[in-house]
Amino acid sequence: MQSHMRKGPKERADRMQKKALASNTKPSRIQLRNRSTILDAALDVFSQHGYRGATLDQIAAKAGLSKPNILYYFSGKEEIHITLLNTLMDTWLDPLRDINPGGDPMEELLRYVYRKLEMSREYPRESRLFANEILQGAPRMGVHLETGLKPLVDKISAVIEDWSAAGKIAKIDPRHLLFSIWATTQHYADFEAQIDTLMEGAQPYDAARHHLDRMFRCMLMP
Amino acid sequence: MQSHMRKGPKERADRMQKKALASNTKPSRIQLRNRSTILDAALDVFSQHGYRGATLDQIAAKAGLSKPNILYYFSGKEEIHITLLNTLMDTWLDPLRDINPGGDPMEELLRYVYRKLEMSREYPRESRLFANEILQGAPRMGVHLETGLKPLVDKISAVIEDWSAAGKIAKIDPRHLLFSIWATTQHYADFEAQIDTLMEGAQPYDAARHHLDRMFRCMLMP
DNA sequence: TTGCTTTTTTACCATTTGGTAAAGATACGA
DNA sequence: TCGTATCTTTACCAAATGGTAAAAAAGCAA
Repeated sequence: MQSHMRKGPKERADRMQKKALASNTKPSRIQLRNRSTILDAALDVFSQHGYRGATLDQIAAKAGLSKPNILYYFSGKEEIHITLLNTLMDTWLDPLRDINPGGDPMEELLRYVYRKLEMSREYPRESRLFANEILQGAPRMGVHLETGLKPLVDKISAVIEDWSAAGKIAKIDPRHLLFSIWATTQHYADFEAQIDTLMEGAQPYDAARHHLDRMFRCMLMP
Repeated sequence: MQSHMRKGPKERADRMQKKALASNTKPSRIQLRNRSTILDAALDVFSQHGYRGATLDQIAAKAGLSKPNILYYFSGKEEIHITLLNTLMDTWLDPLRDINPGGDPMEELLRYVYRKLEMSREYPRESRLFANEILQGAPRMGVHLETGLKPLVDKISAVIEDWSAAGKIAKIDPRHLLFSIWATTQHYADFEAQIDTLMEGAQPYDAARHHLDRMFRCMLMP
């Protein structure tokens, strides 16, 4: 065995050193365009097959680029996946961040439900990407859960607890409330195949919005 | 190319004809034991990595058998997966089947919620197996959804609608109610990695049961 | 146009993976 | 205990997969 070394801390430095990709210069228009093309194709493939089920060939085909060309822009399959998670995590958590502790509790929480449902409709691929990753034990997302999601959830949980204690909404476990909101809204993206079958193709989102509004309004009523 | 034929309707007949495996004789004790060992190992692997991410080597290792030995009992990776789905689907739908149209509506539905939650705790692998499969578009489950799940859901939906119309529970879209029950209960199995992080390892099921009871009881109250 | 850098392609490679052939080992009824 | 049928192992294969080297092509500033 010499010079191959598939395992181990694949030396990213030497790969990039002669190319301008990782340097401090501004990325060219071509770089910007191709990187985003690749990420979009990768989102398609990863969200459908999960990390291990996705292949670089599929991503390359969907992006309309050759596989080595993909690897010119990203150091490997894993870097593409991690870049996706990093890029999308912020957007994904925006609705949670936007809950206003000073606003009307019922309004804030129902608005959160709406926005989460809307994101399932608008960004089903993102929803499935995260669902796949968490289903499989979140092996490449530990950091995001620990340092991204958890502090935010702790903060919002405290806010909800205060609302609850002040009698502005019903007494409720804030974390399980969040779990229920996530589960019910993301279900429409993650389990779309099942819903399509059971609803015979009828659009579920209008009825879903009505249903979830009733459900959470009812359970939050003080 | 001769005699290999990886694609195409892999002639199962000639593979099995000289072996007693597919015949009408009763399976031996060894067969019974090994098939079930393999299926259990496969459930582990498929539920964690999804169909494409799972490998026969992983399954073989977990089962403590050699790969060719696995292929002595099953004609291929796909047959293992399909056998799993077939075997588990019935158990999975039992709670839904057991809803009694003649029983007390609130009691029947809350009991259904409990049982689904209990199944998430007792059979998280099964939950994740189905979640993986549906997430990826249910490519090997079309039959189950169309001919197994859908008729049952149609039937129970009619029952719930009757209850609703008779004023015994609140007016509600029965299908979206089912979606919410599935989503919230299975969430505790499918997103366990996330829940573990957010709850710092505390057992979520007792609080979950209380939470879901409140939530569905409230929304079903006429 | 020239010369340099960035981008893309062609031709590969090693490993992994699903699967097979056939010999060897084991169980089990007569 | 013997012989047959069942079960398991060893030794492979072809395709797929992640990834690389290096030459060719395309951009682009001067």
